Amino acid sequence: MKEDGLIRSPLPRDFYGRDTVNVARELPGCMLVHHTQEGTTAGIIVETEAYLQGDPACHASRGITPRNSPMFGPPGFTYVYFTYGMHYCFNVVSAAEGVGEAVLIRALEPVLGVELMKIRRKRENTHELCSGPAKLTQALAIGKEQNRCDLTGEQIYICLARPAAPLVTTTRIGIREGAELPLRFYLEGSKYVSRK
DNA sequence: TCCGGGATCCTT
DNA sequence: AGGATCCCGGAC
Repeated sequence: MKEDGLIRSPLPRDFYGRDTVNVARELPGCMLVHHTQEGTTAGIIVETEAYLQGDPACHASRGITPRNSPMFGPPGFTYVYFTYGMHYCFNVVSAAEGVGEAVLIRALEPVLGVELMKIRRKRENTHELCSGPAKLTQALAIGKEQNRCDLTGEQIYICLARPAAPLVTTTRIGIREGAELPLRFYLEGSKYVSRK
């Protein structure tokens, strides 16, 4: 099966241990996969945002704390945080160890386990399953247990899926300071982004 | 548009 | 110890 072949090879740690903007620009088109007891859910990443050291919107901008410490760890690990009292957001740690940077995954195009996503999201419309950072964590059942996970492992990982495609670059969503920086990227023409 | 919801972190 | 803030989503 074509899709089985695609979900077998996690991106190597070297992919993540590079310039964060490059990582954020190359993740769209890749597939995020999460295996759970309930089943496998996966989707093509269609939207990302880069969070950089020295960037006031970055959780790590004021130094290391218990919450943001995964961002300072080795690249290729997850950083999942809880916000607004009810939502989880999923980030991948990028750049060299000791550099507090990450890429927020903001939207996916559902590919595998779509029926399971519908149950978890309590929504039938495919476009409402993963079109936002907290929607996709709900659809893939990503929570605090998925914080600090190694993305080169077997449970949760990202793999190549589609060839590079045109990207649109915009400012990031929902932030105040650093709002003018062009650090949001999405696949041109995708119907699954959080907003245009 | 508006507000729930709770952890986090800075300020006192 | 208190309160402002938070990379949101869903119901209005």
